[in-house]
Amino acid sequence: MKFLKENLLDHLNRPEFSQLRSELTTRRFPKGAFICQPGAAENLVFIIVKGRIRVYLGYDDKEFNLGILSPGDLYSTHTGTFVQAMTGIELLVTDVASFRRSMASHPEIGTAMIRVLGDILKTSFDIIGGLVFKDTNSRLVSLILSEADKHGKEMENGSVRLELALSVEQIAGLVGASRQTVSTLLNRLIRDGFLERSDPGCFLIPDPSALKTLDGVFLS
Amino acid sequence: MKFLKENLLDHLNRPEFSQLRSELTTRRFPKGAFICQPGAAENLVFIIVKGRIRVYLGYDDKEFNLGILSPGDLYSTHTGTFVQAMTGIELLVTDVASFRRSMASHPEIGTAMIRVLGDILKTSFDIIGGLVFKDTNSRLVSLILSEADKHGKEMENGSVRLELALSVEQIAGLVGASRQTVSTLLNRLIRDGFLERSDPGCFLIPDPSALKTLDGVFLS
DNA sequence: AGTCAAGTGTCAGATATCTGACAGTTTTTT
DNA sequence: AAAAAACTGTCAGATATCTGACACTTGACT
Repeated sequence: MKFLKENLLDHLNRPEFSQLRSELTTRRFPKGAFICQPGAAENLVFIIVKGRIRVYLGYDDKEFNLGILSPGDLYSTHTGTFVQAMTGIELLVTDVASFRRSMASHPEIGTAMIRVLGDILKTSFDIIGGLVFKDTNSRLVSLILSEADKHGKEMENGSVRLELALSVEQIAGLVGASRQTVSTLLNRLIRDGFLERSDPGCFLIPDPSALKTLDGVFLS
Repeated sequence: MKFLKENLLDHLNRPEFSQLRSELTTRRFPKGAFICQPGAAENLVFIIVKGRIRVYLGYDDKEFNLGILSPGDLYSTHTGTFVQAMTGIELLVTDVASFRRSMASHPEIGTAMIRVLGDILKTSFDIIGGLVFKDTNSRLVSLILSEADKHGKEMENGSVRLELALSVEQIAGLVGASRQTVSTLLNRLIRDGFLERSDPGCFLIPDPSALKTLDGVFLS
């Protein structure tokens, strides 16, 4: 899931954020690198400029993905989560102290930050609701639908093409289930005609509204 | 779980918050009343002055409690959650617009709000971690330990007395399991000597450290 | 005293999901 | 081109938890 609805990078280019912009420094990480881990000493706020980042909880050797961050998303290092680069990435980074200073002179920054946190919070409530109320199949369908909504390309015949670029194992991490279960469910969806796999890592949804009927609706 | 570490009511009495204080109005609700529900029109921020409030997600006829708010806690109505008075309550209420106005003149308010949101977010990540990585028994033990930590009274012999004032059904709602399962697990804990039930709704933990060994540790 | 509602403990059967295993495929490395 | 690694599909057995049922206790109301 994407944590954020609006694109922060656009906002940053507005004149009122010039001071904050001057406090940001660019950092790059190679694929697989950890931007931060639980208990990290640094206390930073960052905005993704390029690449994709995975945010997840870890426990023993198990993992649960909270979401995938894309360019324009904002996040912070002291949330007790693992944050890992899925591709080579580029960030705009500032420490929390400077961030707070910018906030003092520009309250809009605080407002924006509150909105971002509120969004993330809502998303995490949705995740909790999904885990408690829905079974694995519904969660999987929900994930596919919400990703299709954001990154999917609609074809002329009404079907939607979705380049997830995630392995079955990563999808399993996102819905909180085992690789085997997700593999089985995914193939059942394909057998029943709700899904097609064009290239590996890329799905075709012939009829999104049909798929939607399989998804237990959560909170209205 | 309590959403907040520090007591906001104390902060409000400091002089720099006088303007915000003047914007707050007191509201009372009787036991069982809904302060808000998903999709509510009003967009309010409120601080609990008296009583206890339950925050939960609902789906069909199932419920999952996200937490119990106590005096000093802050919350907002547009989070997509049900917010219900568990006792007669008293709130300090303001609408989001005035709240934002106060923030413009007093950035500390924004900082406080961000801290609160961050706390709630961390809590909800903990909830997610618990749901994904732990079984019902560990979640139950976690709940008892964290409540004992906050509201428990330590006796002279080292045992801790905890007045939960929650029915088994409500506890089940907090850990995301059925009433029957929780009842069984609770009695197993009692049979094994980790817990005693003095009065109804009130537990005695003879040896908290022993109980702690049953709890899968999450994220350090 | 009697009825009622709410809370509780426990059982038995159904079920979703996990684990471990293994074979087949694709991709990457050497 | 060969070898290694990563990914995938599927099976079979184990297991945690849910659902529905029923009986028991307690306190409240009439």
